[in-house]
Amino acid sequence: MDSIEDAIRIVGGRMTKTRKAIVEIIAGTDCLLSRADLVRSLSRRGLRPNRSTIYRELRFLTKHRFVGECVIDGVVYYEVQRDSHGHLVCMGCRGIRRMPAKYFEDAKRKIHHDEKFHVTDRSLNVYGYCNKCKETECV
Amino acid sequence: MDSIEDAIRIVGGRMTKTRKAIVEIIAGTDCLLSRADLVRSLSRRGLRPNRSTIYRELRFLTKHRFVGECVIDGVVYYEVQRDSHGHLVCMGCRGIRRMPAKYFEDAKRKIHHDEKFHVTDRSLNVYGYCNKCKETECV
DNA sequence: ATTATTATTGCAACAGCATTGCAATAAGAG
DNA sequence: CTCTTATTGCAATGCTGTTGCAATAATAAT
Repeated sequence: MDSIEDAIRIVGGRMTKTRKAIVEIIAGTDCLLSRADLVRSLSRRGLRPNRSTIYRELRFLTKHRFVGECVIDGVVYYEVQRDSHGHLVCMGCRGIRRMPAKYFEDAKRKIHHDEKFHVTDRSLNVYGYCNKCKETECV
Repeated sequence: MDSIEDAIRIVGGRMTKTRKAIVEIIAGTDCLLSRADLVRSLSRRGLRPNRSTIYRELRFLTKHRFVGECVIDGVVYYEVQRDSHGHLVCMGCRGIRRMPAKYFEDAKRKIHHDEKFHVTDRSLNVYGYCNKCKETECV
C-alpha cells in the first residue's frame, strides 16, 4: 500500500484525503468494487466527494494502472491487479468470485491451434450458478 | 424465418414492416449486429424508424427470446441463438468471430469440481488477437 | 515557516443515450 | 368493413459521465 503511494507521487500525483481513502479501500478488499460500492465506503468514512471527483480519480488510478477495471453486466468494477485471474459471476445471487486463470490454459491452447486466435487473460469472466444458487434455480 | 413470424404472432405480436425487416436482418446474417449496424441496414431498405421504436423493438425481440443479446466492450450486439457458442474478440482489429462452446467443456468441468460453480454458456467471450493482428501487435 | 507552483476539487452546465406518456396510426381478428 | 389494441412518432424526462473554470489544498522551493 505504501508502495502505491510512492508510485503515485512518482507520476506527479498528490496524496489527497480522498485519493488515499480510495486506494486504501480498493487495495484493502478481495472483492470487486463498483463505483457505487466505493462511494458507499467513502461515505462511511465521512468522505462525500463530488461525482466528477470520483470519475476523475478512478480514471487517474486506472490510467496509471494502480487499479484495474473490469466490466461485468454493464457495471464497471475496480480491483488491484494481483495476479492473472478471471471471475465467476453467479446469475442467481449476482455474487462475483475471483478464479485462477489456469482453468483456461488448455482451452486457450486449443483455440490457438484450431482457430488461429491467441487468447489473452483480459476479461476472463464466466457466468453460471454457485453451489448455493444451483439448488434453488432451475439450471 | 417463417417460424419466427409464427412465434411472434403467437405471443400477440403484429408483423409490422419494421419488425419484419429487423427479424430478417438479424436472422439473415452470421455476424453480430450492433444497434448502429441494424439502423444502417434498415436505412438501406428505406426504413428510418424512430429511435424509441428501435429500442422497443429490440426489447420485444429479446424479451421473447427471438434474438439473443450479447454485450462486448459496452456495445450491445444482437444475433439469433443458433447453437451454444461464444465469441472471439480481437483486440487488434476489433473483429468478432463465433467460437464453438466445446473448447470450454473441460474448463467448465474442472471449475465445477474445484470451485463448486456451475458454468453456463452465457457470454462466453474471450479476448485476444487474431492471426492477422498477432503479427503486427506486440502481444 | 512562508511562499510559490500546480494538482485537485466542487460547481454548474452540458452531452449522449435510453426510457416514458400520450395521442395518432395501422395490423389483424371478427 | 369495423373494431380492438399493438405499434409508432414525438416531445419531454432521467440517468450517467464529461468539461471549463475559479477556488482550494498538497507539495516543492525559499
